Amino acid sequence: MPEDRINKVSCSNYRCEIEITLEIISGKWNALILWTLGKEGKKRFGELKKSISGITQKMLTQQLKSLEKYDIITRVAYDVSPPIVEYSLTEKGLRLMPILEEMDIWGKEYIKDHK
Amino acid sequence: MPEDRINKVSCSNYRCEIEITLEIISGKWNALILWTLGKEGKKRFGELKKSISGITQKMLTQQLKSLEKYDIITRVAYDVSPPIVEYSLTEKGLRLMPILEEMDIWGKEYIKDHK
DNA sequence: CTGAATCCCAAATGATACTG
DNA sequence: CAGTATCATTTGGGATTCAG
Repeated sequence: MPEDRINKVSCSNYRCEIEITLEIISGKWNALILWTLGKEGKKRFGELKKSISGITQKMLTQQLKSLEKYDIITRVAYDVSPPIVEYSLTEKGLRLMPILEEMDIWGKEYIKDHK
Repeated sequence: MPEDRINKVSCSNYRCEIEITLEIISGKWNALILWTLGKEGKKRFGELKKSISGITQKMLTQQLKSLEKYDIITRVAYDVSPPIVEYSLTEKGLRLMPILEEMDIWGKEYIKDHK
């Protein structure tokens, strides 16, 4: 375990701040979840699951939890039966959107050039 | 296809173009490699290895290859002994820099808010 | 409806030794 | 110097089942 090799935000020991951002939005579904919440606004768990084709319940739960920990999304649970849980972007999450927009644009151009 | 990944962009269907961009710049060292090349310009293999603390030869080779396949960096090898190999950003790679800049800014703010 | 708990496999990364 | 090759380990993610 040679030296400075800790990626965790909580440890503040990283090689550059890009990695923090990357750590938060990478993962197979995170960007898509953020993109969906950013474009369509507040959504319930089941709605998200329907919007994001192919995702399993486990992965959705897992990545939502991760995003919530990072304070990128907010989870609001209404104590009713059957339960209602709504997710939305936080202030930090909203400030992530311009980056996703640019990544979207870059990706579109990249595809265009490769045809 | 472990390790030496094929260029999936040409054959995969994506759910959104953000994922293409993410596929290219994620991976444990890719962003750092791009950032270094973007900030410091053309670099030799060994210089990169020294600049990026903690990376192994294998990972550097591997991710450089991946980035080259994606046409994000250019590899120029001079046939001398001992060999000289220089890496630099392509046009596409350069157009990735603004995104990395924004991720850097976002990350710095994120850290600041979490202290 | 939302989500926790397991089990399992594939993929990513790391350690180390070797080479033209 | 700039890589390969091989093996070991860690991590990420999918399928399935259970639960409040």
